[in-house]
Amino acid sequence: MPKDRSPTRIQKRNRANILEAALEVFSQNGFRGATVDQIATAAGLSKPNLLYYFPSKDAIFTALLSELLDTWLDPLREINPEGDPMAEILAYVERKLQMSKDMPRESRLFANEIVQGAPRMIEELSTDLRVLVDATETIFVDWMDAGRIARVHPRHLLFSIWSLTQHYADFEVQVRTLMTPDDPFDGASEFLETLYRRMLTPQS
Amino acid sequence: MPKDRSPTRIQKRNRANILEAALEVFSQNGFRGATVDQIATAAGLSKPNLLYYFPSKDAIFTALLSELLDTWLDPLREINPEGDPMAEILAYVERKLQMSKDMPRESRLFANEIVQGAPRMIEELSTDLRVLVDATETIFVDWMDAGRIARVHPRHLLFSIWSLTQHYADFEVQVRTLMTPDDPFDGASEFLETLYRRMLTPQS
DNA sequence: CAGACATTTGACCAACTGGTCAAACTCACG
DNA sequence: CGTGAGTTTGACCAGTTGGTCAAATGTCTG
Repeated sequence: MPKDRSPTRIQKRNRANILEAALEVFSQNGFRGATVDQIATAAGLSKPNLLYYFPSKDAIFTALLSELLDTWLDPLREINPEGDPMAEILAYVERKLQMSKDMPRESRLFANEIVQGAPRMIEELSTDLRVLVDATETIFVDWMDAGRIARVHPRHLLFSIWSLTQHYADFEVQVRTLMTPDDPFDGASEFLETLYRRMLTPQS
Repeated sequence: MPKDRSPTRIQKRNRANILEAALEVFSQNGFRGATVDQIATAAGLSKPNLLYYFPSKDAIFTALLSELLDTWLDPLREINPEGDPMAEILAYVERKLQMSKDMPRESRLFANEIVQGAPRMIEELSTDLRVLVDATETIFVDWMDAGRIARVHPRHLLFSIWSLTQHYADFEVQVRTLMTPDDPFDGASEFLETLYRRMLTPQS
């Protein structure tokens, strides 16, 4: 393992290559389905060489997860409590949907992990994510109290956005197989906008 | 492997035990994460004994999938084109939600498989399921043409129901972690009813 | 209860996998 | 250009895993 001084040029390049390769391999095969050799080959390294940069398969996976989690949750942090409620929510939905389109591997990586009980993520889920979700729920409730969006269960509202947007990345094979033409995202944006507009428009 | 005459009492019992054990193990660890030994132990058999009933790990998995797929799609077949549109759709949503609650292992089994590209299911997806989905879409479109529910993209409507209901089973760990109290299904039924009622009530 | 057939098992194997290690090689820098 | 640190590699190892096989045991039927 490299010393923990400032990383050399080679260290930076290889570390980046490894994480990129790991994302590709882990997201396609899950943790147990992925082999260190696969990742090494995908990163253009030999197995022992890879293990010179990360002490174990587990360490690669953990590093990858924690590196991605922040990015993954960014759209949630961008919700502005001062903005127009409907616009803010629709923009959040759009950001999440775009993320599914642009980063399907990241989405599937998390999906894989969570479906199997998230043994390596429970920690973050119940701390970092928890705080973010609580804050978002407060924002939603304030908007509902002010009568600016219709009243629904705020936490299920958030779950529904995650569910509906990530579905297009996580279950892409299924969606694509059943869509004609087979673009999974064709019409998704309009559909979701309609859905949330109708659900959340305050009743007169 | 047993001869293919009419199965004996022991064959019936063991085959059932194996499939039950396989559901438990595969849904928790995915195909590659599950070992034949785990399944055998969970079924109360030795490994060679298990392999006397199924020729390979792959065969167990395939048998399990095809046995479950029919059950899994039953709720879809129960949609009645002659019934009241809103009631039919809400009832379908309720059935699917109940299924997530009662059969989370089955849900996760399929989720696992599809997230990883459904290498062992593409066949069924693009034939059996395809037909069912096309038929359902026709029903939805007829209802929309008759002005009995609001117009939305019918296929995305169906995807949304799958996504929202199965989310509670597939991502149970996440949902549970973020719910207080930690019953993932608490309030889900009411939320989904509200959602689909508001989205699909015809606009005056 | 004898024989035929069904079921179960222990021992075994080859392939794979995560990980180690000492030796060899490469690079940056004085 | 030499030297020490950083990097890479082939050989290797122990544990796991899917699967085989012949022999032993159990079960059913005439």
